[in-house]
Amino acid sequence: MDVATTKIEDVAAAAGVSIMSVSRAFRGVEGVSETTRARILTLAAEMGYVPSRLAGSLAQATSNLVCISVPTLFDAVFAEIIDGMRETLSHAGLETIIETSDFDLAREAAWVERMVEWSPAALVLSGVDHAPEVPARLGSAGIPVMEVWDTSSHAIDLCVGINHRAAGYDMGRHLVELGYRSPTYIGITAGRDTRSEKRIAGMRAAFGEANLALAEIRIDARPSFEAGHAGAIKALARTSAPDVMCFLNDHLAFGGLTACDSAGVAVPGQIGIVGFNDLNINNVLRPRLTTSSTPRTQMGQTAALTLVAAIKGVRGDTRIVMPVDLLDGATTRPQLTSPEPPA
Amino acid sequence: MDVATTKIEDVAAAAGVSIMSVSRAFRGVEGVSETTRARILTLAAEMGYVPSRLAGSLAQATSNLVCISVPTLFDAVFAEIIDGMRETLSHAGLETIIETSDFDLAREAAWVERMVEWSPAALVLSGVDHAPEVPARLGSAGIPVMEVWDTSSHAIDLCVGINHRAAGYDMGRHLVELGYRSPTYIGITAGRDTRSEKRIAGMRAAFGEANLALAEIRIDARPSFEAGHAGAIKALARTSAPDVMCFLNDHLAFGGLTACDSAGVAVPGQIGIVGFNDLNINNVLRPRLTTSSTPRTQMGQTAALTLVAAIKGVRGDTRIVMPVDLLDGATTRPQLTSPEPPA
DNA sequence: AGATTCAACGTTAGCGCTAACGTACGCGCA
DNA sequence: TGCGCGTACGTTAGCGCTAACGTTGAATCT
Repeated sequence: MDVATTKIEDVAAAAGVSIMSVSRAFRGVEGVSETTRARILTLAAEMGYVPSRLAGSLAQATSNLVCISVPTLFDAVFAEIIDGMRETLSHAGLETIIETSDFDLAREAAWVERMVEWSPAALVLSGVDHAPEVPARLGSAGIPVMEVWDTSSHAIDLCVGINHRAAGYDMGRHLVELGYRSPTYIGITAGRDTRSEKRIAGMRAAFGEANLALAEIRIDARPSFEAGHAGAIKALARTSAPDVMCFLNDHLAFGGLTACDSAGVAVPGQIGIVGFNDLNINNVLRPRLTTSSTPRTQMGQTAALTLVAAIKGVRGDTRIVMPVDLLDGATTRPQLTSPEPPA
Repeated sequence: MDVATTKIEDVAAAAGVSIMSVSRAFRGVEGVSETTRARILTLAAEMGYVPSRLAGSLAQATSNLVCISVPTLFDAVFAEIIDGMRETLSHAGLETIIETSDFDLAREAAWVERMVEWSPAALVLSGVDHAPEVPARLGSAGIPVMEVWDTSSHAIDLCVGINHRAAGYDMGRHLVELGYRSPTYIGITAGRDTRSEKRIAGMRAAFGEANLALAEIRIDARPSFEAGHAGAIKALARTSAPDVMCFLNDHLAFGGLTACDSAGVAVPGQIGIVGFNDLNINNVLRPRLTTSSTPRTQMGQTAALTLVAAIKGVRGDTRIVMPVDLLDGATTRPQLTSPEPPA
């Protein structure tokens, strides 16, 4: 048992140098010759010396911790964003503390409050909508803050995301053009996922321009296959069934697809199905879902790159908006060669 | 801008008490009257005082950090295990550092090396197979270590998981009893996911007892829908096509299901399909997959509970094995009422 | 030869907090 | 009255490291 842990002083004594030389050797900074550095490192390894990040960070008044808050790990979107950030952050020698807020802004705010106690190198938040105390606390803290997955002109600091409202609007327009006239949105209880609400608002605007109303079905659950399945069953049971169902994302859409299968409702013959994100499952689905492709991994990479630069004091674009591609799959009716004449 | 951060000393001066009283007030320990505590806390909030975890942890020689390593966040299993741990850990005032090793033991080992520099409250590793330096380093470190998702009698310290070999064996027996005679396993490149290799070993043993061989198809990719799809296409193309395909998990199995659909191969009429884990997608699939249900969330909860107890110095069972339930779905042929006579 | 420079170190004074121990004071009790 | 005891504090000495500055000696310049 390594009961008494070796400290920098012990290594210094053993190597016959000062503790500063050991410190410099370990941090890879200038001020030690390559030969002494090598000797120190070898000796330290033999002695089982483990430098204390706690002491080091305290002395430097900053840590190499990057604190990331996402609503959930179950949504592949956030797993992919985190994965996209991973390599860049790790290359920069940063460690990641991850929190899942379960779409609860109060929980996120409390977490932010706890995280600043760690003097983190940076904070990453999902989306741009937060409890009011969050921007207040972070605006004055002097640590870089990155908001991912959504965009806003009022971002706290840095921001890399997509325009959810525009994505919703574009899909709405597309569906109108395809001739759909009674759309239903199927998602989770309103107010939880603010990004999906923005997409709905965009869709509603697009349908509104064609004098069409967007019905809604909300399931009180986390975004999941099951929620989509349950929502679709409800939608199909309505007296005036929709001609197209727009789901919160591809997983809910797939749940809807299986519900239609079971109910014997043909897709896209009798009803259209639309997802969001172009998640991996869409690569094996036949028919492929009509959906919107979002660059999650790239978003993570860009966010990490921007953040690492900011940590080093280099500040470029503070707000990056990434493109969303509409994917016209086979779960909506085919485009007419000549557009349908307006009613 | 809060340029000069307020420190404990400033709060003490403002409240007219010693810094120890402020320290005690913040940590909720004995030694301050309720009235002074309240006064200190109010004052500190007004002054925007943020205690430094770095200094606190250094002084206490231990932090409230729990470091968790999982292979990937894309596999719902690990997201669920982490989620299962979350509440208990957070209740105990612990923060979680999360690493994804991408099934790379060297990467895991390097991460462990970095984590011990933080004097963490505990470490959580996935599985029981690690690079040799990991148990060496951790065995002498005196910090609780929890291994989840697999079990072993040689666990480093604490361990909560399932018996993968037994799960594979049971499924193999079941398939033999169902009358399958030419099984093929479809997974990712060998040596990456050691748990799935154990399940294969179990299956092979079961088939071996019936003098049957288990063919294998490995896809060089992460576990995914696509990998299962690609694997199934390969399997169906073989001159002697299998009568049952056993997939690494339900997601690969679903990819296989869609491949069969596209190829016009009836499931379970012409071929059987078997998954693992009983993931959420199985709740919306018709037919439901034949699979093995594993208690991921419960595993996470139990692991967290055991770990928190260990951090507090309370040590009970150090090795907990959880049950796996075989779910006979509709992607394998129905059980004969009277068992088939042996060939 | 003497001044200058620079790489390669060493010394000092904290970083902001807490463990351990000390002090003061009020209260009950014989 | 004096002793013991418990509560509510305060003082001191670090925790293990690094920033900032100081020192040394050899190489370079004039």
